[in-house]
Amino acid sequence: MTRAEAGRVRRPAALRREQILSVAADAFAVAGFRGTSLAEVAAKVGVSQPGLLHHFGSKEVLILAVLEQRDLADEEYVEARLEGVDATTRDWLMAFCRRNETQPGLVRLFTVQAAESLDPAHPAHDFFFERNQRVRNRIEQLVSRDQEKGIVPASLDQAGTAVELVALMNGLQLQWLRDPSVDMCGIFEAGLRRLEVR
Amino acid sequence: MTRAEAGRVRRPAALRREQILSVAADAFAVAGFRGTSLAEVAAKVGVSQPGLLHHFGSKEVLILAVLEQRDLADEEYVEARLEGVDATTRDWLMAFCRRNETQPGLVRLFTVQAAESLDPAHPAHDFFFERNQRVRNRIEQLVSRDQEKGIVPASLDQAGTAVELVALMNGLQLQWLRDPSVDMCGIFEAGLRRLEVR
DNA sequence: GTCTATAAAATGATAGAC
DNA sequence: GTCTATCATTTTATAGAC
Repeated sequence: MTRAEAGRVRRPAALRREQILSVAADAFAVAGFRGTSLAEVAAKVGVSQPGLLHHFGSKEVLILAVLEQRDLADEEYVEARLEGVDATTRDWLMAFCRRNETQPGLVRLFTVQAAESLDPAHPAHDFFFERNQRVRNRIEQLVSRDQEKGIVPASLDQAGTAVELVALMNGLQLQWLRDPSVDMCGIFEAGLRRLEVR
Repeated sequence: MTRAEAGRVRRPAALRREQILSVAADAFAVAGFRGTSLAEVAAKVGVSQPGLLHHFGSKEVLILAVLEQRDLADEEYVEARLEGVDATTRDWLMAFCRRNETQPGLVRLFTVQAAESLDPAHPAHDFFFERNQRVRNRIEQLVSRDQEKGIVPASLDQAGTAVELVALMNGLQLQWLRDPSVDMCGIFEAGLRRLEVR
């Protein structure tokens, strides 16, 4: 690095943090946690590597901040869109799917991190275990409510259905990321129809 | 490393290669390509790191050798088991699923590498793209043959079905690796039944 | 076939000035 | 809030002896 880059623009901490989270999310999505260096993220943000660590104390803190922030923002978006609309299981899941279709970067972040974090030594190992349970529970509740309404067969096993739907969605995301010609939402919707989840 | 480890046992190249492939497969399965160091693999094999590179010229060569060898061995196993048995789509897929249930290490290797290799810079990027197409084509053929036999609805879209089944399988593997209490084969079989793939 | 030695580069993190 | 300087490690790969 040359002298030319010294004395960079000073920004409010909150703004800088947002900026770092954004760049880091893209980097972790492409190269994973281990394949991403702090220096690379710092360079793209336009600060030095110690400058980055001033805002996030360590690489572990950074990845967790990225995942939690992105997860929260996304959930809020979908919940807001369906607020008041007594949404069915299908409404809720398809809203997520369509939203995902517009955000390959986000999908990639979670797909790559979900696999990488299978390692108990990965900083987000517990995060993904809990996240998976949370999502499954949410789907079980939705299915249960739809069964009470009589729009989904009472015979359907809630827990098994939740696992199956999450699996289908995750698997479709992986194939779609590898080959964008895959009709992620179309195939997911067909799967829902076959389950008679409407 | 101390002097005590010098002058290690000399082995036939073929044997040493097998040994390295085995240890490397486990390491890449746990920590991924980028999270695994050659030194770590070498140590577990019981050779020096340059000793390892004598057999596989680089880390890239090693990961590709691991994936190709494991993929081939597994496919051969299932094909051999179903040889002569005019196997249906269901037979073939369930044979793989049950086989996988006994080999979490292998499943993990491919699950982790499949995600990590989404990065075009990953050495196995093309490998996984082609592998996915190969698997999908194989399933399309099986479904097509079952449709001719009349045991699978002619209305079923072959390409879409292949994508859906691969997605379901991959997604179930991910959840099963994270939480072994997930009934991977049971849920997959239920999915097949709903597709009327028998 | 295996080793020691070493190069050459990259990485995460800390200390301290401004 | 940001930087320079620097440390301590780690990592892939090569050279050359046995």
